Amino acid sequence: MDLTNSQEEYLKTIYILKNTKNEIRVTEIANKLGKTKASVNNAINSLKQEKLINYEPYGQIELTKEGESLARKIVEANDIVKLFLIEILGSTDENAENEAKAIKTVLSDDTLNKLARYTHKELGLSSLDCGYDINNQRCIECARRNV
Amino acid sequence: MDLTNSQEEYLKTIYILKNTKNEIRVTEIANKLGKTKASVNNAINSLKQEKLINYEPYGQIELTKEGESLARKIVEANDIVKLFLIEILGSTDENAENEAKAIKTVLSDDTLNKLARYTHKELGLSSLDCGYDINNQRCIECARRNV
DNA sequence: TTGATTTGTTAGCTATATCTAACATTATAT
DNA sequence: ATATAATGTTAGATATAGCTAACAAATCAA
Repeated sequence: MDLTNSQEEYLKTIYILKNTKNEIRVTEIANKLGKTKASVNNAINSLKQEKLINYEPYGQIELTKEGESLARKIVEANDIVKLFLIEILGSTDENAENEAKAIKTVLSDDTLNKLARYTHKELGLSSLDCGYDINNQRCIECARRNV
Repeated sequence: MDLTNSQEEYLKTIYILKNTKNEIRVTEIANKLGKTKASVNNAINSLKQEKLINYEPYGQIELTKEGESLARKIVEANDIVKLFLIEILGSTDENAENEAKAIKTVLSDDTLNKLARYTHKELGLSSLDCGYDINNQRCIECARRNV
């Protein structure tokens, strides 16, 4: 049961907002993604059906354990691609942000790991391999640089 | 009037088949893409509406000038990404083929050019810049390597 | 040359993902 | 405490992209 790009986008946004605010609103998600509240409502109901979030009408949006771990993975995939686009190719932040979002959804775990390790190596963040693994934990260096 | 991913995929396939066979059949496209003939029929009608191909029921599929140039651009974008995945990241051919297809549709021209130049430089195909431009012509080195 | 096979088309269905408009609920301010 | 504003939901529409099943046209073989 793979998520659609759209579902990934919503899940990622929920995860990111959760890390800044204690309360997430449908309207906020809608504004952030440039969608209508109705669309967000559809989306969160589909995520609920996948058991990635808990939600009752007019209630709080909460990530389930599974939802949280999947969201983190999505965010990190995003970060890997962004790191490459900015630091290796020299893209602008804004451009990288937009493209990373789209790119990361189509990459396999294997390619993401390869890309992470390549980028880290090129940037001298480790001699050969930073040990990054998309299914495991975020690389310390990436976290420090916040990319 | 940007093409959808689906339309790009069909256009690319038509372009590639055109370069191997003189006659393209709906069934052939369907087999190649793993879609039904009905779906292909829909798709070619939408490409016709965009004036990217000429087609009359039961007739020959022909790329228009615009369709041909757009298709070439799509194929080349594919090649750039594939070159990077195979030669820089060390992906397998099969994996690269699948991922490149998906990735290239989401990259901007600017990023594609940056990626092409970076990859070429890394591979020593030119000292700094091979002059590749997605809107212009295929790089000679890429053509030679057939990637 | 006509019957069978292949190829192509059409109609109608499904699912996703969006929207608008109308309505319902909750929160806020006075 | 209640009117207003903000927020959330629902219903119904649209568009894309796929499917199956039935049909039509073209090709091929005997």
